[in-house]
Amino acid sequence: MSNSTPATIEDVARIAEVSIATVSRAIHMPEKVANSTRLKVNQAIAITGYTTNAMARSLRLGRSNMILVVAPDIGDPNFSNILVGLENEARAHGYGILIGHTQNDAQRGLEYLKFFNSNQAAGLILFTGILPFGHQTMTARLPPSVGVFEPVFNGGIPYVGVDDTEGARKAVDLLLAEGHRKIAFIGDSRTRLAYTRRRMGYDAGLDAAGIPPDTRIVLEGDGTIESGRHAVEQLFMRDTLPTAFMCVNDQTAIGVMVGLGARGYDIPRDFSVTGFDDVPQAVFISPPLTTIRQPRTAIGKQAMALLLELLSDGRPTETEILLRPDLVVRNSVSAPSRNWSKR
Amino acid sequence: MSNSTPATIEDVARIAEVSIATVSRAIHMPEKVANSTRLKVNQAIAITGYTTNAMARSLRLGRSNMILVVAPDIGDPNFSNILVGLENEARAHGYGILIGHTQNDAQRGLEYLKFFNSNQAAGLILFTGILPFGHQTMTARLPPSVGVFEPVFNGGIPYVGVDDTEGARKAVDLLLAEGHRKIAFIGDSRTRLAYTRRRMGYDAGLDAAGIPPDTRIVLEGDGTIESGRHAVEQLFMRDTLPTAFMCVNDQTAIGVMVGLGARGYDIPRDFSVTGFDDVPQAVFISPPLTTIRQPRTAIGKQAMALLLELLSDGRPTETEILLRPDLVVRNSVSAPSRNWSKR
DNA sequence: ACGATGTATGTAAAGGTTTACATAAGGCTT
DNA sequence: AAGCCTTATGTAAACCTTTACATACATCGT
Repeated sequence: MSNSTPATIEDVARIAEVSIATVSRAIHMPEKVANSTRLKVNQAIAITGYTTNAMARSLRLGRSNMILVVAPDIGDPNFSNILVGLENEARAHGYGILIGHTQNDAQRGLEYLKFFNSNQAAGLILFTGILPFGHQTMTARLPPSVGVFEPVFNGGIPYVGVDDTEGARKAVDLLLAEGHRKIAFIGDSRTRLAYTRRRMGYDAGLDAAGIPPDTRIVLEGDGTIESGRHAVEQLFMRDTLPTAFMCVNDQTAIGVMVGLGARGYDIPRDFSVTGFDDVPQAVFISPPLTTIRQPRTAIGKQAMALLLELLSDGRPTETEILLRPDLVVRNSVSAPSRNWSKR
Repeated sequence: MSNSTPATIEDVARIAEVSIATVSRAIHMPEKVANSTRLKVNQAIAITGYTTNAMARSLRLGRSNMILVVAPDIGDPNFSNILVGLENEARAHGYGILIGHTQNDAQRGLEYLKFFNSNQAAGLILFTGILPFGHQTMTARLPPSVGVFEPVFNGGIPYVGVDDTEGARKAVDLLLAEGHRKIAFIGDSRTRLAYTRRRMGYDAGLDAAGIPPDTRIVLEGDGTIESGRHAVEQLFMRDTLPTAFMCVNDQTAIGVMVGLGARGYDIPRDFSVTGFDDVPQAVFISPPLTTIRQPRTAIGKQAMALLLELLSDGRPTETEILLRPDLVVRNSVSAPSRNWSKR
């Protein structure tokens, strides 16, 4: 039963009194084998506890059953929930998942290429908006890949995410509905497509409400807590103050709230704030943050499903799968206060 | 350079004008090969862009360069930071990491065993206090394994974590120093060794302060937010109320704070609360939670280092590596209020 | 100068699969 | 009943390494 060395296909063949080819076929192309023999083989498998050696199989097939997942930072709160979606879907199809993180270091990204050269991984899930490999290799034969959250620059790589423009639009529409007219946009960036799109949603919302754009209250930022805090400082040094802060993501929103809090303001009484992502912390900070939810587990599942499809079909069916972002209303938004709206 | 099919050891051998055996030796046992030939081989490798096929290598060697990391829940906030420690250390030694999550489902844990049968993984990092495999297989030859956070039941498996008893002691000592005498312990459990040890620290602290144990304010719990909230409800139905809640982990503490908040109490004015773990949320909830920090990245690094050692030496050098838990003081603890200390 | 020792390389087997091709047997058509 | 097609199985090569063993040559001690 549980011998010292794992059973091989030959052990199964001997017990089932067939050839190893038949065993292989009974496992992977059951319809090609007679019922009676299939039965014998299955029994022999049960007796020996045989599992096919994935190494030998991958070697022979020239492809493995592993998917590499590369993120800039595994510690990112957005990461883990995606992972469960990815893992569930992968395992359901007999795939395992391998993880790597680049820390935005191109050299480091390059190291992960070896997983493909050596057939250790069959496909790639990318969390970053850029290819983590150097430029020369970029032109080389890339593994089947799918992006998550953001389209991948220079792509040709399909991606699964949320409709960023629509999500941003929901946030700005909420603020408008509350009566805000001076709405800052914090975290503008042309280097991240997702952020660019959120900005587009913001612009569109303002436009639809007939509010002329005011670039004085549109501030750049890289999506960190610090960038949010910094933006608040900058804004207070200018002549125009908004009544609401629409932030490109939750981290930025947290930074804004910290900055505002440090100046003694109350949210949402004095200022309204919205985020984007719905990170796990969003519900715990005070006040709880009104934000746009990324359906993370679903995104992970879809991304993996798309990749697996790519692996079997070769051609991607879709180049972009956009899930619907939901507005989650908590407590960081209210109508503009009289005082501040006067400014 | 970047041909359609990746270079094999034979390509390298042909170009370097040596045999494939020499190429293999030049790579893996450089000292066994003459300087001149080593040079030729290295050049040939550079020309072809050869990387050794990990599948073939693993097949031949009977072991892979992958480490399987199994956690009950990948979404767990404690998980991700550990992962970066694990991954960094693994990659530095040429290992990759594979992840799986069991969702506390034994059947599911069992599925991961196949990674070892088929030599897809060389070692195992376990996040759960129990072996995720069924009992019969438990006796079977297990892969080299290391536990994280908690000792593994029925183990013989070394583990890396924090000194739970000492950490708990620090928490209870802080509460005692603030003047608390009626300190509840929330989340007692005999099924999780880490929790049992935290309880021991609590007992020891009380004992050292000359306070007789009061089991009426020691409540069971499974470490979830809900269990914390539930404990509060139970406590209010009894005749004895504590002035402080020492919780077995941060989730429980959050639950307690929610429960107390729902009843209109203010923390830390009316009650003090401590947690354990220092999850990412702990700093964002209000009031920010005083808790015991797990040095997660360091734990991950150590655990992987220990496992790799195990893989090469065969024998574990240590059966238990305990890192020092630090008290991180935030804002959920103060002296007991006059009102409540009277009770 | 000869055998012994050591060093550098090559030859070939083994690791466990999958699958193209060959073979055998049974059923069908005429 | 002969030939043909289909279905079920077997044989053997290939995937790419690593390494035990064999070989060739140089060096050393006597």
